[in-house]
Order: sequence, then structure tokens, then C-alpha cells
Amino acid sequence: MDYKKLIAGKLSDLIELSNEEIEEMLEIPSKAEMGDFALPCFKLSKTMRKAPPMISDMLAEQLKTDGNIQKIQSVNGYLNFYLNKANASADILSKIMDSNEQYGGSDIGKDKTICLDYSSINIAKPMHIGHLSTTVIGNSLNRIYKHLGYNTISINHLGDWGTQFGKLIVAYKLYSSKEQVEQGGIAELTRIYVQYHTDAEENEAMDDEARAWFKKIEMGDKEALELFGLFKEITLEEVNKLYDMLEIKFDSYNGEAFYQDKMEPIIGELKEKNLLVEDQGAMVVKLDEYNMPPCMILKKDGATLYSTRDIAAAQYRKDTYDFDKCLYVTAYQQDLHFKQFFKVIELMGKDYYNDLVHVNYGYVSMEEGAMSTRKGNIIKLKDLLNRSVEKSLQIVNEKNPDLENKEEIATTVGIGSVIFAALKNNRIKDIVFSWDSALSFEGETAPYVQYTHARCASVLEKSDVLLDGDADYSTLDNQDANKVITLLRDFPEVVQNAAEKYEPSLITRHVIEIAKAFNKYYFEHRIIDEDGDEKVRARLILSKCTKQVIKTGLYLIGVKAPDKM
RNA sequence: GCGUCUGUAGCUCAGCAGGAUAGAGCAACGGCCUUCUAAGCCGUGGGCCAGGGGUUCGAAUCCCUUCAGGCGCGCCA
Repeated sequence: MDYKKLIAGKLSDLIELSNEEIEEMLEIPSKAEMGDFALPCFKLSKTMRKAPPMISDMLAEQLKTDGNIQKIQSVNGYLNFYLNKANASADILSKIMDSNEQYGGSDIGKDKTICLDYSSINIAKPMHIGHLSTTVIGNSLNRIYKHLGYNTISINHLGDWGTQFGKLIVAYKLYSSKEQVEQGGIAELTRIYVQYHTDAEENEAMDDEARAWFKKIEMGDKEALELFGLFKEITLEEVNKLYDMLEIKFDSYNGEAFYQDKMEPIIGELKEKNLLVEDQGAMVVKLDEYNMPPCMILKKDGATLYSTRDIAAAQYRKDTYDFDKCLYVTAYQQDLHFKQFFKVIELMGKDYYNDLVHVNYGYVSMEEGAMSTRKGNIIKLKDLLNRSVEKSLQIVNEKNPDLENKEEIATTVGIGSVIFAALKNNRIKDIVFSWDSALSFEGETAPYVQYTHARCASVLEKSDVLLDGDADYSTLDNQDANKVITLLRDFPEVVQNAAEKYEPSLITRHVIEIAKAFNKYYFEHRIIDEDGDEKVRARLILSKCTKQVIKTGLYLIGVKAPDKM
């Protein structure tokens, strides 16, 4: 039942506006006491040549209530509509019961493909809290779009190219060995990389040697490629453990190295279209007309750059996946870079430039300032996750010591809590990391929402009344239940909105609201009671639907919902 | 300097496709477990929505401007 359409239909005889225009004007009041829908009559006063309160009074008098709309009231120029709660509740809840985990989804993405470029880690470097945003935002958007019926391609655009790999080979030869590297993993690679930088400051010849080794990688030298492959393998093996913990998977790991042979045609095309010009020895695309600095394509020495690779990658993805949209989840420091390379693609006459989207986010810093792998002032993602799980286990032991699978639940809660916190605020906000807030499990956090989910599960398990059968929804005609139902009703719209704005936090926030409303309801009303199966059933259905929507909502942000905790 | 983002309660933030009395969480203080999970619920205090101007019946929300801060502005990614 689409109530906006229903109301618009009633109003269209009385107002000289189309049904669509009226639907646009209808809004959901800020407070439940003010009804379920409202029509502000201020805009109508010009054409109707009457004061807004007079218009709303008049409309309230002329409109008739019916089975769906219980009451229509005029308040200071607002026309408030109150739905028949029992009908509306039955309608909304049965819809959720029917669609189950599909609730909130749709098929608007049918036959459409979205590429998502996120996480995109660097080879030989540990994953730290600076990688958390791109990883969890990307994963969440991936799940959201799938839920909406899109075909998605998740891409980990590996940072696996550049002189740093020449440096790493030199460092490896000087300070390490195959055994040490295999044993120590990324930590060992980091150790020798840091050592290299310390020593290279005194010894310039080392950088020359590094450049030479990188050249060898480019030329396909056997030893160089072998070592390069080893570093890559070691990194991926370790990083995949983290992705497993987070339950994140990628469809493609094509990174910078993959595009080495795909840039030449792009450069040719740029030349052909007279976009490439020489400037101070380098080759660039001028963007003065668009109030931007030039986009560099080739360095003075003829080497390619980030932009060159990104243009080639965009073209490859278009050719391979024929995407309807391609999202890049990276920090806002790269705003200009993306604006530039999107513009270059437009100038090349490729109409898909409009489907490229930079999904940017704020950056994480330490209280002491920026993070740097080389300086060692980073917090590894592994450590953050482990500490969160550890603390979570401690709390389980305190609160629920008899619980089975304590470790498993602590893992779900601990990891969920990290992801949840990273997706709670608007993407664009900067974050100053602190252990205190990272390990906070109170208030608007994952454990709070997960706890509510477990509570629903517990009630459902405890009751003998089956969900199938007649239900008396009049028992839900109270403010607390209505609040929950309204939030459940709005969930699909929230998912849709999150997709349109590339903003998972909208879902996080909504799920918090649902949990709050249900906890309030739970405290004020008994669910399992002695007032007849039909009433109990209605309340159980409410619990079941709340559980389902929380579960789906959490899933969409990449968090699991335990049945017990 | 140019561009861009941010500025809302002590702290962290929501609200910013204009709408009714600006909301949460944390922190502080005070209540609620012999009944379905107290990782919960309720209450109290706390605001020149950075400043100024404009548009509008109506502005935290849109426009202009000032201030403060972050980020970016050719051979890194």
C-alpha cells in the first residue's frame, strides 16, 4: 500500500495540482503526534488566495476519512493525516514477513553493472587503520548494490608497481632472505624497507641500484620478477586473513602492474585527439579552461603516472564489464586527481565519463599527527581487530559466562564493533584515532544493535506461540510499537538513499534508531503474556520483523548479528 | 595566492533534496532487575546551529561575504 499515492488521490480533487506534485509536497512529520503524513499548505496560499491555516481548515473539512485514514487534522497551516494503525501495521509487518531477508531490496539494478574500486592495498605494506574506511565503505556499497539487484564487480586495485619495489629488492638482498621473509611476512618487509631508507640517506648509490632493479622488473628479468612475485604473494596471503575476518571478498585483484601494457593505446589515443601537449618536458592534458591544473600523463623521462594508469583502468573496466557506474572509494586528498582524470576521459569523447564517481572520505590521523608506515606510527588493522575481539570476550565472560561459543560471539561483536564505528558517521568526516573511542562498546555501537537483535531472538525462542495463524494487531496500537513499525516501514527507502548518496552511514543510523525504538518498546510492554495467542502472535511478529530488519541492515554494512550474546 | 571540504551541547556527531518546539551518544548527576537478555530502560542539566548580509510565508539547511581549521594545487600514489 502506497499511502502517499492514496492521500494524493484524495487531495487531487480539491487542489489544482497533479497527483505527482501533491506527492512531492507530502512529508513525514517530525513528531509522531503530528500524524503519519502532512501537507504543508503554505505554498498553496498564493494560488488559492487564502491564508495557509484557512486552507488546511477547509481541506480538513472537505476530506473524508476511510478504512485506511483514521483522522485528518488541520494545525496551523499543516494538514495532518493519521493512518488506521491496525491496518497499516498488519500491512507493513506482513510485507516484511513475506520478503524476509529480501526486505529493503529491489530489482532496480537488474541488468546493470557497478564496478567498485576499494581497499586497494599496497604490496609489502601492512594494512592499518587508514585502510579501514575504503575497505568497509566499499564492501558496504557492494552489498547495498547487490541487495538492489545490481551486478557488482569488486576490485582491489593493488598498489603493486613503482620504484619502491626496486628498493625492496635491494633491501632484501642486503638485510634479509627468503626464509626470513616467509617467516616474518609483511613485518619483515616493513623492517627491511625502513632499514633501507635509513641507510639510503647516507648512501645515494642505493637509490640508483633500486632504480636499476625496478627497471629489471619492467623488462621481465627472471630474478627480479621472482622476488617481486614473492613479495606480492606474502602480502596477499597475510592481507587475505584480514579480509576473511571482515568477510570481504574481491572479484578482481587487477592493480597497477596489470595495466602496464594497457597504457600505450591510451597515450596513442590522447595524441590522436590532440589532447596531449608538451609542457616543461612532460606530456600533459591542459585543463585551464576548466579551472584545473594540467593532468600529467608522461613524466619527463617518459614514465607513466597514476593518472595514465587510471585512464587505462577505466577504459579496461568499461570494455570488460560494460559498467553502468564505476565507483572509486578513496580519500578526499585525491579529489583533484579524480576530477582531472574524469575530465580527460570526457575530453576523449567517451560518454561514460559521467558514470565515474569518486566516493571520497575523510582521513584518519593519530593524536600526534599523520600516520606513516616508514616512521612506524601506525596502528595495524590486525591489532585493532584483535584488541576489539579481546575486549569483547572479556565482556562476554563478565555478562554471560555460561554462553556457548564465547569466542565466536566475541569475534562477531568485536569485529562488528570496529566496522560499525567506521560506518557510523558521514564519510567525509575526519577521524582522530583513539583507543578509548575505538574500543567503546556503549551507546550507539554495534554491540548495542546486536544486543537488540539477540533480544528479539531470545523472545522468539522462548515463546510457544507459532508465528503462523491469525494475529490481532490492535495490541500494537500504541506509541512505542508504532515508532518501531514506522522505522521498519522506512527501511527500504533508507537503503535506496544510501545507494544514491553512496553513504552507508544512513543505514547504520537507521539500524540504531530501530534498536532504540525496540528496546523502549520491550521495556514498556510484555511480549509473551496471557492475553491470548492472537495478541501474543502480533507482538512476536513485531519482534521477528525487527530482528529481520536489524539483521539485514547490519549485513548491508558488513556486520553480523548473533542470536545470543 | 587559487581551488575544495568542514564549523551545530563540555566531547563525538545526526539533522543540511527549506517546514511545526534543533536531536542523539559519550561524559556528569539521579532513578528502574522475585516477570520475555540491565551490553537494557527512564529522568535532570547543558545551544547567538562560527560571525554578518540576502532570498523566502518560513533558513541549521539555499545564495553572497568574513573568520577559523583540514586537504589539494607537475614529474608520488
